[in-house]
Amino acid sequence: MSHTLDGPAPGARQAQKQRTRQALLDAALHLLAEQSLSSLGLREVTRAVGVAPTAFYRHFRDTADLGVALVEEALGSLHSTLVATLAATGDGEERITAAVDLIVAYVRTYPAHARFIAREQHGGVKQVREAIGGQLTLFAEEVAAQFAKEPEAAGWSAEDLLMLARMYVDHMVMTASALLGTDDEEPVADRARRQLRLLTLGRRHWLDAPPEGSGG
Amino acid sequence: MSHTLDGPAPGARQAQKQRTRQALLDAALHLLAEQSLSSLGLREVTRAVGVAPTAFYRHFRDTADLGVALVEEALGSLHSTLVATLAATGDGEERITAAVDLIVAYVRTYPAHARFIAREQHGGVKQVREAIGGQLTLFAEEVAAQFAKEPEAAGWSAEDLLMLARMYVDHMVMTASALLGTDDEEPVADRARRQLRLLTLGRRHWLDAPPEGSGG
DNA sequence: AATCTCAGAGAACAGTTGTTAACTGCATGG
DNA sequence: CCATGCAGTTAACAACTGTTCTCTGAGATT
Repeated sequence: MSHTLDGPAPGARQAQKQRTRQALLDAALHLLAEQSLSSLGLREVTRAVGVAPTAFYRHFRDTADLGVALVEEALGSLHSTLVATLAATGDGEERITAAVDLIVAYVRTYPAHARFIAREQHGGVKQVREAIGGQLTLFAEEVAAQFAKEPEAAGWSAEDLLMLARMYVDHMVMTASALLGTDDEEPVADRARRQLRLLTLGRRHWLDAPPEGSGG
Repeated sequence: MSHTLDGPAPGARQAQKQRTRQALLDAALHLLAEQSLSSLGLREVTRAVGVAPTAFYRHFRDTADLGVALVEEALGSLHSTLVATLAATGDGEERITAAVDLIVAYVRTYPAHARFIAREQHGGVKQVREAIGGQLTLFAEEVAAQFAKEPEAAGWSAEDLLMLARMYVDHMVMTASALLGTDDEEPVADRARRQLRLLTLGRRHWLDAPPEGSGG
């Protein structure tokens, strides 16, 4: 039987197919610099690659399907990097620096991917919105799991930890978007660090007061 | 001379023109529930209104121009409401409740406007992105100006106040977007309040430590 | 060596798009 | 009361869209 489903012989023809597929993804990403996915046309993409319009169907059902693939390409490999960065730092200034540096490096290396995520996070294509939402929720859960291991998390409820993690993740996306909108990235990075310091301060004093009205 | 430029006689025909213009805006907003502005067609809008395609040009240069008008419609009247809400509350739990209630009410009353702003904030049409960015920056400046009047702002630099204000404004947009993505709004509102509490805590302890490395 | 598979090409389709031009008719200002 | 302005109409245009069907030719399989 075909156990060829997850690891087929990397035949010389499968390779060419994936090269075309990648070319379609690259071209789409490039075209999405100046429009939204919901206005990206299939012919537009194939024209940019130099293949026939019908070739598109060999790889994607429609442009929404291509968009979902782009989400995976943009965020898939980021999980391990982010978790590793958090694990290597404590809850302090070094973590703030490392986190901002991570975003700056990502935006510099993959600006088109970053723009795509920021744009389509609330974009007009439901499938893609949900794919990005799912990935960001996953990020938040991973960050929360890392936080839970740290001494500062003592006394925190799982719900509050997840809320905190979501704020960090959302802040990363917003910082990425802000970086894309400027050519002088230092002020943006600086502001992002100050905002993270504020979040850190909030985290440290979260348990100072009782969570609900206890008559004070 | 024509001093008719800012306040013409509200002729019975000017009224009809603005009715058509408003119908175009309404139809566009409705169509934008399931797509982005960059894919919104001029004919699509006029068809929904029941008017000839060419009538569009009597009101807007193109759909991007219409988008800019939508930004004004969505956010223009919100400035006074927001400032009033902040001015009527101190830096405490009541302000948090009032702010979240304000967003919830806005999203419930004008869901299409809220969706439009969240979607096009990072969308594919530069003119509209910049219009929204300008409005949000204005919001942040107004919030910062209100903060500056309060005793808790003593010792804060103008830059830090603006950074704090931006976090509040960005948080409002994100909360609005989260509310739109769910039909059970109470958990979202609750999370938003907890996040605001965290920001408030961060604000209160901002001056506890020196702003830059002083050896410690 | 003969066969099969399948990525991509080609042509054609019905429908859509933005934009121009010339028009109609009504509310308005002199 | 007549002439003008102008919101909206009608018709036509070249260009573009997604999708279907048919075909080709080179890798893979036997």
